[in-house]
Amino acid sequence: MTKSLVIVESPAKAKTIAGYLGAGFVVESSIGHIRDLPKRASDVPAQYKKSAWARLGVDVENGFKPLYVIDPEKKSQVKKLKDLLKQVDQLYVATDEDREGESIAWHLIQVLSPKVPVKRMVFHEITRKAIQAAIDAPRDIDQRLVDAQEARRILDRLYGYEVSPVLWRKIMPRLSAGRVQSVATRIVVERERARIRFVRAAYWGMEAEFAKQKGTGSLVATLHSLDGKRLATGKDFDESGKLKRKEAALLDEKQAKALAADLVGRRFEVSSVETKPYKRSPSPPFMTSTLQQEAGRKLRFSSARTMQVAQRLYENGYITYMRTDSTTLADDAVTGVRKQIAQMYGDDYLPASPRKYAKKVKSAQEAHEAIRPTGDTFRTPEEVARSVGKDEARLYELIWKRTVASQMQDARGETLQVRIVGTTDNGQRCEFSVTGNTITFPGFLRAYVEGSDDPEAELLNREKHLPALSKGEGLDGSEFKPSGHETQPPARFTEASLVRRLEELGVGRPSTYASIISTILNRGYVRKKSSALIPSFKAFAVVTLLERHFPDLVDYAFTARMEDDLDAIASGQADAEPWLRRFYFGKGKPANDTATGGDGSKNVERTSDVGLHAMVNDQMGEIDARDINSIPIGTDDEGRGIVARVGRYGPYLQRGDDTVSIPDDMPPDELTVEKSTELLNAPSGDRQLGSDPATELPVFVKAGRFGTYVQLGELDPDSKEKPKTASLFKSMTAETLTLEQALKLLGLPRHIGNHPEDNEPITAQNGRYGPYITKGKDTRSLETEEQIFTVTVDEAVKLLKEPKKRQRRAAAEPLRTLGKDPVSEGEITVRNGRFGPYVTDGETAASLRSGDSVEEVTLDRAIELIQMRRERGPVKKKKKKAKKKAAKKKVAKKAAKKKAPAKKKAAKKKATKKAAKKKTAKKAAKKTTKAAAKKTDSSEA
DNA sequence: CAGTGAGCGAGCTTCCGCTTGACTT
Repeated sequence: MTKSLVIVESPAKAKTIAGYLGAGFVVESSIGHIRDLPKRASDVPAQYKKSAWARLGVDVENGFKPLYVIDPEKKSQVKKLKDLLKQVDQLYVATDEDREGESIAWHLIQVLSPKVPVKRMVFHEITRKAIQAAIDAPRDIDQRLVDAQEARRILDRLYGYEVSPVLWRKIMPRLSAGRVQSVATRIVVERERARIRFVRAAYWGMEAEFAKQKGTGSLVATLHSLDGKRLATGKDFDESGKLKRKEAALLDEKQAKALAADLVGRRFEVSSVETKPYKRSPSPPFMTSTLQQEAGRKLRFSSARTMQVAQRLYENGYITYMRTDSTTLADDAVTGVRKQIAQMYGDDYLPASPRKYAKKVKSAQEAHEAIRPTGDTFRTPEEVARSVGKDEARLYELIWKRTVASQMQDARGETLQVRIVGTTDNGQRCEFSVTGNTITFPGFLRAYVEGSDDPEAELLNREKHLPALSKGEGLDGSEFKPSGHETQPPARFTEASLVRRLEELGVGRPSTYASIISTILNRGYVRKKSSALIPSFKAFAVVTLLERHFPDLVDYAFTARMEDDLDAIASGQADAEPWLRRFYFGKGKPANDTATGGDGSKNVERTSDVGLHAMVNDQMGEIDARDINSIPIGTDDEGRGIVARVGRYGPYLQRGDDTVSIPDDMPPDELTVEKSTELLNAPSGDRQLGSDPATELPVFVKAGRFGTYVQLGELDPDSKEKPKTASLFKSMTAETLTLEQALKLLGLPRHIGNHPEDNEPITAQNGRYGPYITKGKDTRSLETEEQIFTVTVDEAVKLLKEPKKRQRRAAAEPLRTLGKDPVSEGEITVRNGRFGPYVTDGETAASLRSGDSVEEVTLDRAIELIQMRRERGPVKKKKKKAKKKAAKKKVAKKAAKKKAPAKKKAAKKKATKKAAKKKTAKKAAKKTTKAAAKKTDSSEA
């Protein structure tokens, strides 16, 4: 008897399938992808580390060949699979039938290199029948589909790892950009911009009560039209507060109140009665996106919580797979649920034939079923509730109801619209309107009402019965109540509505919706305020940069176009390599077009002739960091411009030389000119200690960039002179500082006395590196800050005679000594430094990596670290550049204020220079570009 | 977002999509 190994993606799936296959089959899982591009430099094997492309993990110069590494966390699983493979004589690769699943299958075969026959089997539902059918009809790996996945993977890597560093340089470190997250962020930012633009408009309406004159019965109707012109409501206004529908009747408060008064006691009659039948069909069964939306709306679950709860239901066999983009139900399930509907609700509730739901999203890959209760006959929510937690029970109930409802009969009903008319004193015809609703047959609504918790209660709410009325019948009007309304800005996105929007755009996959949300939350691009997603000023800066400099990449249709191209690759109409080449390097010279034409790839790269690589490199210098980080707020009453800026220490407001931090919880759309002015004018919380008796100027304690400092006098915007400032000593605190101490600090530098030999003055002061004394250009450090006040001329003279001390004592004591380095024969020690713990042999130093610890690092590991460091060559000295940077910064700042145009010219000049050099010597030009870019951006950041 | 004079071991951040535990709080 032959024995076969079946590999699926999910352990829970493996368990179920093993039960269906029985003896002769071992079922194990890959637990998702087993290999991927290296995530970071330390994951790159040593032999590739020196390659220019190691940073990307893709050899962009040689056909975009990807470098795959086995995820360290998957190593044990791969070993397990290898061991199992030795015991069988046949392998079935049964990963999902979609792009990623086909790729996992290919990687498995590559890594396991099986010596036994390999078959690819696929199924879309986990039923005994489907599994057996799949075993009986194996196929081969679809290499083109694998290629399409690889192309997708590489494009995402190039996008993410090329564009993110641009953000680090121009905005702040650790930011990220990607095909999916950047679009998600942009969606939220655009909505906030719409809210900022939004201008409220006021409009008035009216309600009134009408009673039958013959018989009993009354109803409340709302004013609908005046002289045949429909009264304006919220949707008749545009976002600037103007009426879109010109022929609308608009009432202001005064007019509405006057009208109400006029209508009292008038004659009213029914002008029309209209009934219309309607029909509503159930929603399709859940897939991941709709499950997250409904669980968000009905249960107030976040996307992540929904998925965690669903995972537990799945693992325990209560529901089918929860990461799916399909709304298809297995035939067995349909049969079962129809039986159940007939039993529970009766045959009337059962359509003649099962409902089929067409796929909604173009990019859907439908490797699985819809999310539904498992089995031919579903366990009832009550039954399941007994054996699972509260969250699981609620989610299961939701899934059960939605699935059952999806196969039930349409709901049918009637609407009844009544119009009532009366005439004012001056002959204005006022028409009121009310709509009643009767459900004649509830159909699926018996089981499930979208967005509602209790279908039975909801059914009652949906019905609105009106008294029987006939046309021409007279009515008594009373209780005329004018009501004022305001248009509302577009609502902020919630997790659920963002997922819905992403899905519409084809952006993201079922397995990633929840993680997209957590990515943009973790990066600080959005935060949650109850369920609303509020973008940060940082997000505004990031989105602005991307829109201006990489517009194609954040185009909402980018992913849709990419999917078209991937389809072309998967169907063999196009090849991945030229497609990637065009995305990354742009279109070649016209001569090449004929040579590379005909591969069918047409979309992603068509949007720009310049490839990503050149865009990033050439534009780095042109991106004006200062400009990108500025979000204009407006101009105040005095004509002063106010901008919000994203700084290294968070967002702040700027108005001329005034700055103030923006509170963390300030939503961008609430930061109006008025609010900004209020913040800028508010007292900063700085304390005034008193006044300087000599100058009569006030003395303040302030918190600044470099800690607490004291300041003499206030900043005078008309004068170029800045007030004198001085940092507090480490021994001082803002709370306990006295005026006397402050004045002493402000008196620095202290003139100690003159040198006895040349009579040159010696002063003592505090600096970047601590306290020191100076005589002309000569300096010496002091040991304590207090010495600034106590050091004598004699002590100073003595110090100046001594050579400058190299203050390396701080790092002198090694934490551990490990042994000799085999290369340099130096003693290897573990030390603590500015950048954290490191090992050194006295010549080469290397930081401990994330997996290392001071206590546990071994001699062998230290030798390895030092060797790796050695191989990368000497560190480039950046000292001079840093100095230049600082000098340039000041110059540029001044220049920027006075003559901004000159700066732009300079930037352009640089760019042209770069381009010229690039043609002649590629590598040399690269360096120049980088240097130029660095200079430009540091001068503007 | 204030302003000052040395020199010291740099290294790393980041993408999207497949999947679970193993950790801690």
